[in-house]
Amino acid sequence: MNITTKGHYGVMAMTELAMHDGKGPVPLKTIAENQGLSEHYLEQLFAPLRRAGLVRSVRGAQGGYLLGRPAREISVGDVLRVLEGPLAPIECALDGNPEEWENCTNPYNCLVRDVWVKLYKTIEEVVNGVTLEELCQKAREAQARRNPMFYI
Amino acid sequence: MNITTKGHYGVMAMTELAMHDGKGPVPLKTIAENQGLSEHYLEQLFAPLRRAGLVRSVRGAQGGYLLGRPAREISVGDVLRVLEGPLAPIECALDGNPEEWENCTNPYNCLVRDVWVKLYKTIEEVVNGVTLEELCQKAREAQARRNPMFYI
DNA sequence: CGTAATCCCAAGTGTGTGGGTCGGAATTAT
DNA sequence: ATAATTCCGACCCACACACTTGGGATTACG
Repeated sequence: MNITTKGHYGVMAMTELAMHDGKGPVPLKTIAENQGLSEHYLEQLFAPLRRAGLVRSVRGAQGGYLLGRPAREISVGDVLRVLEGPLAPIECALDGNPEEWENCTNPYNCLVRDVWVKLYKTIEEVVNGVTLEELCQKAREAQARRNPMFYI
Repeated sequence: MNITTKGHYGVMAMTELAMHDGKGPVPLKTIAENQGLSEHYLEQLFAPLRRAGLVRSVRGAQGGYLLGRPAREISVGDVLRVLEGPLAPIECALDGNPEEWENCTNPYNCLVRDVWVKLYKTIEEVVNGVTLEELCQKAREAQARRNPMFYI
């Protein structure tokens, strides 16, 4: 049940973007330096994020990335689904095209499947329930407390 | 966020064991045939399950495996933790020894970590909340309904 | 207009894991 | 003695992860 660095870094980077919302584009170099990540690797993550409309890009010098829509309208789940794919524990727990699984001849499978479906729904609830705006809010609170961790 | 075939097959096999609870040991061959799985692969899964005390083995002819404790006291989470390892989405969301992560200098990481911790707890709640007994119960209901899927 | 900063794109790479297979040794009921 | 089992360790191959490398296209700024 793990998420990979793609989803992890993706959410972190998106949070930093959200922190700069309304202040012009943020280059990946800045994010990479601030968070100790590889700039080139971040590029790979931002390609699908852009295609999904979660970010907008501005090319050329002084360019960078902007949120594609308000921070309150982007959830952690949105980012994860783009970078990690569907969050179902196993494929046959997905909603769509269950035809593929209709000829499933293993009764135990279909019995246990209900557990995965329940798990899937719960995971979705959690990650859809946290927005970038909320993460920003917490970040600012930490800053306000002059938390030394926050050198942002 | 996927579980692998280990956890999946493991829970299915354990459910079949639970269905035969009190009726003597069930050989892996039977489970493998009933569910269309590889007997050798199942062996690999039952080694750790036995070490964890979730099953007991009876060697030799007419041998097989038995539940290590009552079906009501074995949850899906128990099986998953043995076969999949900890169910935390990322390592630093685990409970124990957070010292390793104390020198985490990335503020965004620690912010986002809260989401993973929440996710971790929710996942645990779901999988710990389903016991083999409940799965058996549902299996028997399906049988009672003469569900053709159930040739068990 | 040149240059530097940036995004964009396509490959390559090394390590690990997933999902098994294979062959055989030890144990035991019949 | 034989057959049915568990037990054990090795092997294997394809694919995913977590990047790196090398460049091309675009644009602000001097």
